[in-house]
Amino acid sequence: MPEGHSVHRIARQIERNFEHVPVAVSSPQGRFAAGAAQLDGHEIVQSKAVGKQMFLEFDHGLWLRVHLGIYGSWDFAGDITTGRAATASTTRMGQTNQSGSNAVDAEASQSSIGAPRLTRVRMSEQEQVEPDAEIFPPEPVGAVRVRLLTPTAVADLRGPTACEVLTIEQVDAAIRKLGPDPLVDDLAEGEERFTAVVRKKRTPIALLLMDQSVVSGIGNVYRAELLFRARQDPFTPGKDVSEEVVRGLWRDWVKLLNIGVETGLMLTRDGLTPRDQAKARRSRADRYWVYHRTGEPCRLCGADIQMQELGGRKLYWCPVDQG
DNA sequence: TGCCCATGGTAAT
DNA sequence: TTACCCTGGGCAG
Repeated sequence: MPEGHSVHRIARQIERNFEHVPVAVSSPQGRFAAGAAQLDGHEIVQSKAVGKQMFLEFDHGLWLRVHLGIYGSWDFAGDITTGRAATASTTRMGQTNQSGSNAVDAEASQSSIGAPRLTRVRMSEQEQVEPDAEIFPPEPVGAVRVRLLTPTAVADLRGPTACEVLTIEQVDAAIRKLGPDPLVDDLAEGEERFTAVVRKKRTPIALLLMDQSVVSGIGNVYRAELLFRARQDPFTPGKDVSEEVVRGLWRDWVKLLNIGVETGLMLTRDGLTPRDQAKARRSRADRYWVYHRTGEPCRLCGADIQMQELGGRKLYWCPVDQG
């Protein structure tokens, strides 16, 4: 459910608060007990995101691979730094939060001296920061697959699709299967790889954008929005999409991913007035061009936004602007 | 309050 | 192809 931007934010959060200190690794839920025992007591030396997957390297050469899937999330609590100011609260980075507020904004508003000593951050698609009076460390809530605990910070992982211990060879193999990620790979090389693969395939461009071996990190929201922004018919086979449009899709993904990592939100409409920009941040209904807007009028031409299931996922598009 | 759906991907069948 | 992961928001009642 989190698309690429949130996984990069989570990796950075772990980098800030969990690297280079011994980490107690446990599995309160029990399902990851054996894996946790392999990592327990070691230091995290590297935290890296590639597409929608996160890889944590421990000091004895083993790695933890996590994929959040459709409803996985990380909860952070304790003395959490969210990249702008050091506070102590609970931060949850994970599920949707309708207010549209994000970790950085919330933090900025409460980071004065004397702020509550516990912060809670939930990281998934969007983020929520709240002051929290709980005793540290807080009791695990729900089915916590993995808990990372240092003397001052805790991270709880719930509901992941994938969570496993890997060797470096296995990590390399996993990353080799993934298409280019603008925040990992050289941008020019990434553009060439993406363009070459797309222009060889008969598969509809809408499916290629969701294929993590073609390009990393794009999910259902970004897919629909990127295609609208390019005014591209989603059903056109990759090989029939003009090279200019294919390169444009990559460059637009680079742009949207950077905005997403910066803001914690999937902001896909630019050129808005400051007032409309604020509205788009606040409510999902105003945020997107076509995603989740079946039957509503296109924001440009007024035509009904269409929806069709493709490859098991819902695809949204404007039949006129993308026709 | 209870039901449905969701920003995926894995693994069993 | 289907079940699973088993959460949280939206919405009907």
